[in-house]
Amino acid sequence: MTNLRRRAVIAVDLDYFYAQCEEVRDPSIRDKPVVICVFSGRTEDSGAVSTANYVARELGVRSGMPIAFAKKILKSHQDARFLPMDLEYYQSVSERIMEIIRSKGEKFEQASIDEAYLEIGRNDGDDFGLAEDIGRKIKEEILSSEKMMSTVGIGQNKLMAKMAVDSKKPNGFTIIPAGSERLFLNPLPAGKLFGVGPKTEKKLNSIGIRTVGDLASADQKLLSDLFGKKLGPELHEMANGIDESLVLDRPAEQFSRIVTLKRDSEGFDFYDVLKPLCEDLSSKLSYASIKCKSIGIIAITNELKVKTRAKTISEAIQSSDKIQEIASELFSSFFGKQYNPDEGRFKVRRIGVRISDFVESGDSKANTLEDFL
DNA sequence: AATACCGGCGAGT
DNA sequence: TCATACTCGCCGGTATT
Repeated sequence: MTNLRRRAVIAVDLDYFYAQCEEVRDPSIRDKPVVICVFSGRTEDSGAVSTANYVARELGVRSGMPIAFAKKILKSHQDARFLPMDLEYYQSVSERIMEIIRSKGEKFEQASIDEAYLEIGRNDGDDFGLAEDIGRKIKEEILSSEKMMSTVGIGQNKLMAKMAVDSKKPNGFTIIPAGSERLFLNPLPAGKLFGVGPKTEKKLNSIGIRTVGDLASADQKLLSDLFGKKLGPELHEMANGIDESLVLDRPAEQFSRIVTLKRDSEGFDFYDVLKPLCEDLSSKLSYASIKCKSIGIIAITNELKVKTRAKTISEAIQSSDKIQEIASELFSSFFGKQYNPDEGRFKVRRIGVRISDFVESGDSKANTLEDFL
């Protein structure tokens, strides 16, 4: 019954990643406001801000903000740069940096394009000494080989490592010593706890919980009643710095592609719009040597409500044409039914395709045999 | 009764 | 202000076995 796992977890976060990639590519923009934009193509400036460097953030630019608003804020800054998101480039930078991190330990997990965890074994009494050395090495190597600033956080689990990262960025290096979790967490507003977003925070506030400390000592039955049998207990554990989740690098379980339409539509010829989305998804499948058994569509209405429909098939597929055929069917019945009294009538602003339920495919002998039988 | 699937929602980058 | 493009996880409801 040695349930006491002594571990040190290092979290690495690449600072303002997309914008920093652009700074590395063109160092002359380093001290200018840099805003990474996803242009939707509806009008000149329609779309949203993906991320921005700290020069722009200090002037008030935030991710998720409409591009037009960011431009208004930076009106008096003629040197500001509004650059279109170049995900392929960021992806290639990310892959090289992830290799640096992965090579420094045995248990590695990539959490997003710019975040990763590394687990380091720890002896009793050893206060993250080894983890600290490795964390510093990672930071140095990312800086020397990619000229990129990063933030490192260390704690006894993924949650605490993440909270350490969030406590000081950019260019941070924070350790939360084992045993001092509550001290660190208690004074924070509940919404700062990883996983507690605006909705959950509002609900917590409504029952008098404002800080993580309040949450840590809240009535557990009340939490379960309000948040369910999973999130309720989990909130209480997290507030106490407890997180047993493993550092584990798993393959993706779904892919999706989505675009904004030129104008809101009630029904349209979706063939042309769907085609490139399905082609992208198909090539991702092919690259990973997998097929999918579930195909879904996503529609975002003019009121920004998300609607989804999905279909599971018995025969796994990979080709763009087959994905597109099923997605088209789903859209047809979706538009066919959108006038029923339940749903009401709405227009669609963005549409997308999603695939999941992956199975191995391709060159294994087992597959050849299965095909034969 | 257990499991699978579906669609909505919340959170994060 | 006028609101992107992803990924993951949970919830409750319903269908399947």
